[in-house]
Amino acid sequence: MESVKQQIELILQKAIKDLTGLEIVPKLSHPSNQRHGDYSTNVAMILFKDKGLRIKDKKYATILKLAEAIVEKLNNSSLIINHCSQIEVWPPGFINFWLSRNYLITLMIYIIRVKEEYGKSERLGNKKILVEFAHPNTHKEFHIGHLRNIILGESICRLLEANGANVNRVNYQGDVGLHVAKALFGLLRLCHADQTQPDWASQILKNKILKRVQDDNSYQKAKFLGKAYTSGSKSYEEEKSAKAKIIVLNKKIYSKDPSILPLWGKTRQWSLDYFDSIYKRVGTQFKRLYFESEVYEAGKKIVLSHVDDGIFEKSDNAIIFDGEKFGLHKRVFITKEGNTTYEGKEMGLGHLQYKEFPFDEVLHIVGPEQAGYFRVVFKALDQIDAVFKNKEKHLSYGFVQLKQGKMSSRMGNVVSGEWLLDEAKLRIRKEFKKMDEETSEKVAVGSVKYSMLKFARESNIQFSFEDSISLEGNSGPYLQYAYARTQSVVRKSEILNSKFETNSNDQNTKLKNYKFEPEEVLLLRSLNRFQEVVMESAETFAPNLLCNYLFDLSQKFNLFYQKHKILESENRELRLALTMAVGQVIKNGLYLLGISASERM
RNA sequence: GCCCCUGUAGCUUAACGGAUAGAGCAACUCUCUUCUAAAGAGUAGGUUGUGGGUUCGAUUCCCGCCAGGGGCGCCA
Repeated sequence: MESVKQQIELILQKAIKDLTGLEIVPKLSHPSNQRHGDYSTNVAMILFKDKGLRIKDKKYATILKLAEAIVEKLNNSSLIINHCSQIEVWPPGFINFWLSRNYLITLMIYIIRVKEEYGKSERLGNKKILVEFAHPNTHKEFHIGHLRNIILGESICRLLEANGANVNRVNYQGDVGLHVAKALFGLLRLCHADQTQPDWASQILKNKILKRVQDDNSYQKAKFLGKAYTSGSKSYEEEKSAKAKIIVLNKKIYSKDPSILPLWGKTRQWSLDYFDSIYKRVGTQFKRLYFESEVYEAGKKIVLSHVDDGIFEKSDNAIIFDGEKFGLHKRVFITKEGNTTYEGKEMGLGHLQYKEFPFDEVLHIVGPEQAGYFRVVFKALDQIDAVFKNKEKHLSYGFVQLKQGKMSSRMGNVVSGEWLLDEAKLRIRKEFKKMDEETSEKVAVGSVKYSMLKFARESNIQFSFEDSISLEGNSGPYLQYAYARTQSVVRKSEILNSKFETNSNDQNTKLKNYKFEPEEVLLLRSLNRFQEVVMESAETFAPNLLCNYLFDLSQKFNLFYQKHKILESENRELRLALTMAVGQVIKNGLYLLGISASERM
């Protein structure tokens, strides 16, 4: 179903052309106040000002006169007559449209019939989009910043899919580099191993502390690694000799030195197993896990092969890309130690990704601190191969900041993602003792997800458990609860044997003759907006718009529910149908946020 | 020093250049014999950091200033 908004826009465009001979693409928007109708356009004011109509044509002496002339033209269209019950002109020159009851009821029945299809469109025309997100580094903690990333990434993927894109989810993880060297060095300290022994790494593997961790669950293993990383980082910063040793260790990791390969492999796997359990818990599945360890050699080769043609250059024994030629800045791609940096690795990654998933676009969902880095890296990729031009995109999102102090895994004060999910669940179980295990997990994950998605993507989240993970008001559980209410009504109606049949003509004619309550009309009008919100959220990668919409819809439903009886009412058919349609839209919307809706709570 | 981002009610925040700046927490009043009160109704709370400019119209765009955050060659 094409949205009624687009249809009206087209007719409006044609009407304006007929009337004035001017080509303009008019846009309808939703008035913030319901009083001004379902759609509104400022096109008359734009025509008047930008196109200089007042000078050209004296017929339209004022904006209002022009707007009235446009409305008169619109009233010749049968689509307008069928879909709109009223069009008004409002100072200083808005044209406001009201959708007709007939259209709204038809839409409601359509929603009930097509179920999870409502909201989907083909507007992205099977565009191949690679979405790269999550990127936790092995040997480090999976903190709430990663959690925001993965929650955001998953929702964006679902929104793009709902708009017809062909999406592949991938994850790129740092399993080599200085942070790994720091973690392994920290491990050495935590296990009190003797670093003077050439085979210290294999000694650690037999160490009893490590053996004990080996028997722990994956969360405990990950926590242990996190502790090692923090310890190693401190040594790196505070002890000169430790720093030198870590640098040597790093070089050994890059050269796949057999003396540390087994330890590296084992601890790396600990991290990956742990990450896997989180992906499962939040409902994300990656098509492909990329690792820095598999791209750094290719990256190095690519960089070196483009020194002669001048794309990269030698400087102070390192290989750099001179972004200053493009108004950017210089960056090191290969260090003087011969290690491939993050930048250099990306050259290998880009080519590998394009080979495996020939994409129209790749979205890197990464924090804002890397904006400058990505600009340089993308420019370098462009220079090497024009195929990357305008396809690589950095989708930035804000930090998750602790109210008191900064979160840093280097300093060891991080809130882990797992802890947050568990804590949310604990509180839910405490408050709602009768709730079963499965539902409380859904509600916990939903509350955490919603709390991260309701903010604008780019804004930082000031995190504190009390404020952030709310279970009431504008929260995940509020939406889930509204959905559970709709389903409760539907269940009761089945017991009373008063099912709503979408193909019953009697019923449908009856619906159109009802006298509507204001709360019912507001709900009907709101249902229409869903398809547009899904489009807009995908277009601007902004799940928060969908959150706002769903919260608003749920509020309207709760008000309706409070004020009116559904099943014991003369308007039972309408109200039941409305309840079903609202439930369906909330469910579809929650799915796009990555939140599952429970039938009961 | 240069570059980028942010500043809205006590707190957390929303608002394609639109109409009376909209919510949620927290505070204070009310509403369960009812299809789930995890809800609903109401009261109070704002010079949208600040000073200019563009516009019929600015939280939104432009410039200055103030405050906070991030980045700027061997980390990722």
